[in-house]
Amino acid sequence: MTYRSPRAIGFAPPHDVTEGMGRMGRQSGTDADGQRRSTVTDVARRAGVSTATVSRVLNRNYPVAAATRERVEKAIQELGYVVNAHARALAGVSGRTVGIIVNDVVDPFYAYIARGVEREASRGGRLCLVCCTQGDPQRELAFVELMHERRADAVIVVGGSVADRAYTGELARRATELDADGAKLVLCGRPPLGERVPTASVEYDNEGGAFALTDHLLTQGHERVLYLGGPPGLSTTRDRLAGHRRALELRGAEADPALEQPGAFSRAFGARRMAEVLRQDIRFTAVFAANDIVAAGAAQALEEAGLRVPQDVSLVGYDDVPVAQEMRPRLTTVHVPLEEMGRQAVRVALRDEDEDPWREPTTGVIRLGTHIVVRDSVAPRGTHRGRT
Amino acid sequence: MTYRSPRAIGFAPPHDVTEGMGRMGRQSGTDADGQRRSTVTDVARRAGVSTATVSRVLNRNYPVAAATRERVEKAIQELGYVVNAHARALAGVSGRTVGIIVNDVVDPFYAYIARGVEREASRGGRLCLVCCTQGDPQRELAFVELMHERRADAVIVVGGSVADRAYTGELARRATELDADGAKLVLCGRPPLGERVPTASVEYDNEGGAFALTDHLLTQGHERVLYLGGPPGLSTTRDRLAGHRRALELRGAEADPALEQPGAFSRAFGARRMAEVLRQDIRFTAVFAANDIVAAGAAQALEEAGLRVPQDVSLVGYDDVPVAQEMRPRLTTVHVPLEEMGRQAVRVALRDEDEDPWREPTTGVIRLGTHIVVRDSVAPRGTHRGRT
DNA sequence: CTCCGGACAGTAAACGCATTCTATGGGCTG
DNA sequence: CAGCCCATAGAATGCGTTTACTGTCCGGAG
Repeated sequence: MTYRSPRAIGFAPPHDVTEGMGRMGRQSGTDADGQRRSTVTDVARRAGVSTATVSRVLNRNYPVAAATRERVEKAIQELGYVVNAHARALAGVSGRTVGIIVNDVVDPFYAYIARGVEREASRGGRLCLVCCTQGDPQRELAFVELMHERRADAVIVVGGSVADRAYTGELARRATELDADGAKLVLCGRPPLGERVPTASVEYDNEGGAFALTDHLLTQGHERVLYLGGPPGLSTTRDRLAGHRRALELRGAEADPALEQPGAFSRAFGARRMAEVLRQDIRFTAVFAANDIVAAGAAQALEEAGLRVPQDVSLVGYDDVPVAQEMRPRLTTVHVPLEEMGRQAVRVALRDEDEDPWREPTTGVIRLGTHIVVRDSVAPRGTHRGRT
Repeated sequence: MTYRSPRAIGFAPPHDVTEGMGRMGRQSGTDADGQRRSTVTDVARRAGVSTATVSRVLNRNYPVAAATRERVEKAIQELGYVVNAHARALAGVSGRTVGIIVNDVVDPFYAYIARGVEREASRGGRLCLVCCTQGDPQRELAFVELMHERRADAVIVVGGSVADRAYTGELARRATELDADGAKLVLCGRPPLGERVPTASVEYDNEGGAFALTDHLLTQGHERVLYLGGPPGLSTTRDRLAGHRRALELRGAEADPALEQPGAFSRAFGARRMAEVLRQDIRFTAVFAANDIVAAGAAQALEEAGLRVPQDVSLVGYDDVPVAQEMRPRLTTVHVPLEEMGRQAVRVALRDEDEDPWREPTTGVIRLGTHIVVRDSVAPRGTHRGRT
């Protein structure tokens, strides 16, 4: 038999469903009123063994005679004993927790990453702390701190960040403190904090994807493409916009400032701003939405304005979340391996402690590939009448 | 000055961003190599006070002279000290954690509820443990246990459940054990576990909503309505189907077994089964999708079959997640206050311990209202040609 | 001038579990 | 049959905080 094996979650040998033996038999402590939560000591007393032995049957990390084990397990059942993870953590065992901080769990971009994190975490027998910043960097900082207090094995911050000096410094400080405690701050889909700051990170190529997309549009004959959405100042927006511009420049297309309309990552923004732009005197034959959600909003506004996609206007998005496949026409976009990013984030953070402790401590940087996926929302320029 | 005030998360007085004072000065322990994580004792030593005093400035729950406080805070800064939540919890302070268990964070039904839970939790200064069962009751049970081990203040299980006897008993057992430890199991959108089992719960009216929806369809002249989707055996499916049948019966419409096509809650199922049904010889003039996601799938299949909604076939969904408003035509559905359910779930579980401890221990049951929201996906029977 | 109470600060005992040593049999080897 | 080693079980110690209890110092009332 092998000991010391932190198992994945689920399918634990199910407890005997000894139906309604409803908590009668309290006989542990010396307290007079209702039953107190029982401890290892109580279990030990009831089984007639020492606390050490109880601990050992609990953790299966040391041989215990079958007969003894059974007595202990019986006592555990009867007492309804549940180990105290805090005490266990305090005694030196990992808390088996990873934290993830996102803008909003409802947004599919974050939801898929969160799913990846959660799956990989529970595969390693860990639980997952999830927090939502609602876009507020102060909350993000506060959450990182709180997760550090709970001694999370890793804290994963997800999505683009603002380039504020004070904020960045503060986050770097926390990264360093986490590192000093053997934990890791993982940057998931956001730029590094600087050479000296000990972090791990999982990246994907925003600039490159955007370049490919705009290049695709250009190749189809579109010269004036409207860039729509994305919070200005956010690294994600900056990078995608950079790729877009580079493609434009490379093909010698003019860069009209009126064609850049950043704002937000929401469907509502996409619809509203698209409608506004349509009312103005801005010429374009294609729309590059900062992400698929914005694209969905734009598509709606386009449709309501009587414009057909792709016959009248071509449209592309970014991220390849489900809505991209569900739209009609199906959206051409850049596929980002969201769930895989989540998985890798916990892997890169944990591989030091789960594997041989001998290996060099890793400051991992994982870079995941993206690729453009061509669907039905782009048509060659020649076939449509363009937009005034 | 008031002491003892657990504050909401965010906007804590920002630490001085004393930029690059990068962890030089290690002088705490006696260990030779790199700095060790510092403890209250280290801080106390450095500030020249006792650990009790440090604890008091940390928790602001006892008067400390201003000068002393400053020295301590300085020491904390310099050491990069971060309190250990495990030790704190062990010493008797609440772990300030709530757990939520869902099928899948990506599904908007769960995502919105999770968002509500997270928001309400962090409003109370708590962090949120999130787990995904992927539909497996065994994993759910395992997660409840794990959260209990971590001494979560509340464990919220979300969504319909199967009526398996062993599973139910096991869950009841855990609910009882949680209760004995002063925590609460919260049933969110699922039927109670029985009179004797100490749980809190947040419900909404599946049966009633479904009744209203089918009644609406019937009123519009539809007599043969296809019920599509929802895992058979799941309480949610059972209840919605029950409401549907009751309306049918009340209006004297015939209940054709062929018109009931349960299966899953996914878009893919909706599309596939809809397409299959269209190929068969089943007459119907309206479709009642078990939820909005299934409705979206069905809409797609309908469109691909050349059938228009609502001219040829009427369609309704359930839950009122965003896709319902985004579909064209906009989907008539039942609005369920998902996010509010999440908020209420943590409230009902926590109101005992956050408010006056005098009040009667509550076994709360909260019932939230739902209402049908009529949009554009249903038309009176007369206007369309029906379906063979 | 003495005594008392208030404002602070320190001491030490939990909190519940893991783990390191140490002790005790019993089976085996030689 | 003596001496050993292995399999097990117990005793004791430490993990980092909080929190009763105890002081101690000081100013003002009597």
